[in-house]
Amino acid sequence: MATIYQVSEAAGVSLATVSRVMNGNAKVSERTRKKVEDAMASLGYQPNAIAQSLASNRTNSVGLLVSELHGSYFGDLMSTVEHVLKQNGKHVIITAGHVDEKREHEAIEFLKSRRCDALILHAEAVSDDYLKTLVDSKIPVVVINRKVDALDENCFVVDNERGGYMATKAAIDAGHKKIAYISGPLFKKDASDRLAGHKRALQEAGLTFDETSVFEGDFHESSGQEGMQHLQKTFSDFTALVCANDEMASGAMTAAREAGFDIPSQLSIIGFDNVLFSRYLYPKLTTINNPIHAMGEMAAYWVLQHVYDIKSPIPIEHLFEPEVVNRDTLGKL
Amino acid sequence: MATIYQVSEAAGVSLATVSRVMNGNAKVSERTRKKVEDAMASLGYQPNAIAQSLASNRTNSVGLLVSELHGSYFGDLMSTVEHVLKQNGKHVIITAGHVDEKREHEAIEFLKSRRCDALILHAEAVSDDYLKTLVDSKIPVVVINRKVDALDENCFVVDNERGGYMATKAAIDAGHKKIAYISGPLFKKDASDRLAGHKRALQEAGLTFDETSVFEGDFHESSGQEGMQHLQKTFSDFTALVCANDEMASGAMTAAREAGFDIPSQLSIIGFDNVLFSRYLYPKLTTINNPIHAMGEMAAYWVLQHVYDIKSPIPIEHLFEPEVVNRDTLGKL
DNA sequence: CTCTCAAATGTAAGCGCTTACAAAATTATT
DNA sequence: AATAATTTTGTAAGCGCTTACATTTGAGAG
Repeated sequence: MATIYQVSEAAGVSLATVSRVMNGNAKVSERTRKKVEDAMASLGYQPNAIAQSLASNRTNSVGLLVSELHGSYFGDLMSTVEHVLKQNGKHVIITAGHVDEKREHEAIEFLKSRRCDALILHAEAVSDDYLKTLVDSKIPVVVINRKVDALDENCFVVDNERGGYMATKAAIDAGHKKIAYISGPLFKKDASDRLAGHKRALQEAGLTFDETSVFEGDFHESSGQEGMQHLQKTFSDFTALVCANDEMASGAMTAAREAGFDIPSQLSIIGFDNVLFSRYLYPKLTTINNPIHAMGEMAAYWVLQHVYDIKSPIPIEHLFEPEVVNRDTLGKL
Repeated sequence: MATIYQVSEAAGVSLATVSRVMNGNAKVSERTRKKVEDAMASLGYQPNAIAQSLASNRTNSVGLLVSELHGSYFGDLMSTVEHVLKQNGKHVIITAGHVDEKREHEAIEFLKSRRCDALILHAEAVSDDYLKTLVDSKIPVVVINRKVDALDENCFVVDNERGGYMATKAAIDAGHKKIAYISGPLFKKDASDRLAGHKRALQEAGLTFDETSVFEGDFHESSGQEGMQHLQKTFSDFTALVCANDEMASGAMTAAREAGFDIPSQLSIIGFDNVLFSRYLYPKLTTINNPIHAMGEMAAYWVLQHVYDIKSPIPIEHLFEPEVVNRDTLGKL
């Protein structure tokens, strides 16, 4: 593999000059630029990004931490972030934290050790304090889908409370009075916020909240099934079921069907997130759009602007609004 | 950020010694190891991976090229590869090629410029010749889901022809005689192989193949819908529909339902790939398992063995068998 | 107590690049 | 034509690490 030295020799110029034409920042005369470019082409020269990074203290790469490498939600996030950054000549290094404190921590340390210019984190398990330390250290950090006190400038979040409210409100507006709820793990902020929204909607409509109407799942499909089965026993006769995410809604739909309910005529179901497969479901799932795409985009723009001095084409905002996506699983009563 | 130099000073030893304890290969006395480790801990030292790579000519990272960062299929592949490699202390750098020759090429060059120790490629658009050149160059390369002549040792593929055969055979065994087919883009080897298998199954059963029974889609959901609509006109009255992937099968199901067909009593549908969401569909999709998980795992083990001298726990194989996954969309006639 | 020899540690030369600074070449000014 | 101002190019010192080789240390043998 050719090095810059060989190029400089072939072109009859110094190392510095070759470096200059590569980076295009300093001025080089047309004639020498041509010589150098020819030499590069004939040698098939490819700069060593590692050496560049070491010398320039700039890697042109942004670290992205997601919880999993699979799943619609993260697929969307990864795609979006990569798209925006790549358009601007930056690269993304992706790692997975698997919602485990130790592994998230390791993943972040890995990204730091690779000297990423910035970090975009969908960190769920790591502590607020750790994130604060991170932000206080040199490296620019952005947090997605998690609000950390005193880090508002670095967080991009959807209004989960509002989303939960909207989901339940939609059911109420459709005439439902007895509404069950399958929640995510309540130690997670987004899960508890969504539930809070649900309660607010009930209260506002003068409906009393019943503890037995809630099942705490784990955001996975199977806990949606479980939840549905459990709620039938403890809460029974509800006509609508709000789920804190689409996976659990899908599980609940399966369980409901097995229990003989027609959806939506006998049971309405509302999901949350609007992941890709929610419209593959039958009936197509009515859900709350979680603007993960917009958040990922915004996070990427933030990084471009703050780290690379590339002006964001849209104003940077930190709070995103959820939205009801009306499809076929919410029926009027 | 502390450097090795500061550690060596704090510990009162030379750079080389610090490096030795970091890498653990050369012998260091217990006493000095302790001193160095203490110094590292108190400084919060974190080795600079970039500098290590430059000096050692080893990055401990493997490049992974996928077509997209979203979607079940690639999610599965990324997760698997990362899992195996991370267990062995190696890291994965993921890029997307978007099934576009130029972008795939750029993505691969990026991985090379980052000096990955090896490349795992799900390359669809780039030419065979380019892949051969790549393999002939220094960098170890493995290709997933694509068979390149003379590169058998580097390819990990599923027997697509056989899979196509199995799908159609399953329909035939269930009594179907008039079978439609929605294909992927035929310039893609996997798509044409699957179609070839379909034809073989028909022939073997003494069924004649009719050109109008095939619709060439693009592997996306919408072309499944289109295909279904198109085939109703050109081929009509078929009782089974084989689709070259699950996305198109899902689209076809939607279109079929809109056209008033009950699945599977009036129309049987078979997919291909067995992606995660295929079991969320209603009815749950009968499909052909594409062992992407196994292939990704194998590719990762190949790299571990050939590049890092870590013995693979399972024998390296290159050809993977598809398998029928019986669920609810194939009905007996 | 000296001598060997192996084990532990140190020295210094890179890895391939960037970049401040110096030097040379070119252009403008008088 | 001589000098100044400006542009272009070269020189060399790092960036933070690894590693071949040289040196020191210490233990066991005589």
